[in-house]
Amino acid sequence: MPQEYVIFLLDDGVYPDSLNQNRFYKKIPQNAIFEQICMDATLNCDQREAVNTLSGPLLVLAGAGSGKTRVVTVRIAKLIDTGISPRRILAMTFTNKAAQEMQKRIASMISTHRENQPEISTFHSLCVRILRRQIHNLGYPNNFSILDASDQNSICRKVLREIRVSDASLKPRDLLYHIGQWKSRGISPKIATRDADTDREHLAAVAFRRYQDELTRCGTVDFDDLLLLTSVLFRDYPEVRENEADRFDHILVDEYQDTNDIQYSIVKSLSQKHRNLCVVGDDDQSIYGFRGSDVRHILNFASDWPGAKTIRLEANYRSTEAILEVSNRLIRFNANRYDKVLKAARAGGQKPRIEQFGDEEHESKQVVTSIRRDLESNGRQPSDIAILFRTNEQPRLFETELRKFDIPYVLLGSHSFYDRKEIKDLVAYLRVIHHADDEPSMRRIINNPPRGISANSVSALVEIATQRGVSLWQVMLDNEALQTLKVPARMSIRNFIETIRSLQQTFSENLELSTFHSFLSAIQYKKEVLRNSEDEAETEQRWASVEEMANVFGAYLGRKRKPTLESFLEEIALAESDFDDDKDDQLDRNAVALLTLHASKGLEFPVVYMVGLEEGLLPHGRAVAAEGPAIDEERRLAYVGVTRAQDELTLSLSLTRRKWGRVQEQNPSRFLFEMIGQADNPHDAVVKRETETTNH
DNA sequence: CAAAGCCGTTTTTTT
DNA sequence: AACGGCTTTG
Repeated sequence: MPQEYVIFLLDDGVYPDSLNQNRFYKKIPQNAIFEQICMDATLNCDQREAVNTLSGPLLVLAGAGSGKTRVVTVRIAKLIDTGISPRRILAMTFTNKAAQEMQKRIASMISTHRENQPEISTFHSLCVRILRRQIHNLGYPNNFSILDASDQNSICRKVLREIRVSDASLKPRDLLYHIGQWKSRGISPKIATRDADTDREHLAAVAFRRYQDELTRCGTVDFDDLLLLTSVLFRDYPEVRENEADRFDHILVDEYQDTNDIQYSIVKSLSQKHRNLCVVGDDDQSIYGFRGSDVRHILNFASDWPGAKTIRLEANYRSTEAILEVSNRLIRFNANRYDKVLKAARAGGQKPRIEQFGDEEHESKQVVTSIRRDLESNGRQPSDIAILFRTNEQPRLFETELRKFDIPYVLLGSHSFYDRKEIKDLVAYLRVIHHADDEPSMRRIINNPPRGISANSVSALVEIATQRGVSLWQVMLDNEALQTLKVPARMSIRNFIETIRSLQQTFSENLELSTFHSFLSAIQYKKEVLRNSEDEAETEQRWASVEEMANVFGAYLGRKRKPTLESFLEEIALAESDFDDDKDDQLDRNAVALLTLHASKGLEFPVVYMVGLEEGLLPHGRAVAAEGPAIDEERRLAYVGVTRAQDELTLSLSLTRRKWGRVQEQNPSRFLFEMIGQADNPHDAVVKRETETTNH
């Protein structure tokens, strides 16, 4: 067989020194060398086994910092090395970042023909691709648009208003949460209604039905639908399922502890035939329960897949022994888990510090002072340092403080770019241009900039639309329906329809950067920006967002061989394109990272500051109120945080904190006591009793 | 119909 | 403290 693939290693990892010295094994012909380099020299025996177990169901229980990413990528390389065609391999990740990272790493080990790459994608983008081809089976339009969080919220609000639910009994946010939970478990409105225990839940279930009808009416789907509809498609259309399943011989799921029921069923559908399913994850790092992830999937893997092999990676190459000791002690407080104890490959190390401050301002000042010390006298680079926090309100103070001393920083993970008003407006326009039935977007722009279509007129039309079960756009096109409005409003709507139509024309004719600019002038957006700004500085700032949007568009056009408005919007909705390129650049350009604990998963930093270790914040107040498993998840979150640190870890807390303008007393987090061994561990008690009895 | 001003709520985490 | 929705005013 001609060797199409070339393998070489440029991966930083835990190589023995001898290997590190000449680690640019460029384009070494494979086989023997591959064995030698990847198998013997650079992997420990557990890792080697995980890489070598190429067929059948396999569970890799990878502890924090155990070299999971390397195992995954080397395993894929190995599969290809044994002659499996790359395109027959599917690797699923949960974030786009992880997918890109994996792609990059594999590309650094193996060069394959660009038409013949392993498919590495998130669940969401995989499902979008399937749905674009197949969703007509379920009666949705193929050009469905994807709802973002704020659209979801406004639909929830509308639905609740319609069924006259007062805000006090069920808030849009709560409804959204319920819907998310239901959808991630594949529960339909009907079943939700039937199984509702409380009045509140019943109400939510009724609203759920309406919400879903509303989506169908607008020809849109939400994030959860992408997965849910795919699983429905697989269930009801076996030929579709087989078609998709037949595309792959090997499936790999990263971060398996984060799968929800739907993702689980999709994975199962795709791999039940060949059973070559490798899942990798760490039950101790399951932190997405709030969006339906269920640790039980990883805990039950062995019984789900008879004959499955389990491999534990318990050596930790990331953190020092001192840090790991604290981490291990903390996570042992959780009950339902695989009992694994990470062993430090790096002995000794500095003990984690705990620092307590009077208020959150002092906390931020001191942390930044300490960061300055790291930079000035301890020889650290800004990019060596991370500040981790629980909620997104926390970083503000740290930002101001860092800015004060001109320390470069990046605030990671917040989608702030797409939260800006200008961006939202422009995206809404583009969505309407692409798919005028997209009602949430339509409502956003219909009178923005003001063009004489009042809110009253809009709601009158929406009412008709709801009654008829068609979209707002359909009603706007209906002359008869327009008769209910006053003449000026009618005229304005006709003008607006013309504007949209001509824009649709413009965008369908040619898609280039200039299209975007003529679009901006067509809607006179500059004027709108001016109108909304108090002063020149604000205008400038707002217009900068608009220009950035143009850049994103331009970058997209440059990247795609066959650009379409549809795929551009899709990238935005799934945040697929790394619009954070800028941020990554900054990260490369050496900046302190500020990120939530959730966003920190999978990353590592030599120096970590974990801040706000207080009851009510970590564990979060809601979790404290809910008790039980919710607290366990918070503990895992804390565990994820401490295991990010390679060399130095500082845990800090503030004894008071301002919330909604009021100063509140705070207590140190229970996790702190657990970490330093000043809390009783029920699980230790069990172990102790057992040893006592055996002794007697 | 648009702008200004008042009121009440809000924040857990994300694809 | 800050933002969004609603009401009043121009």
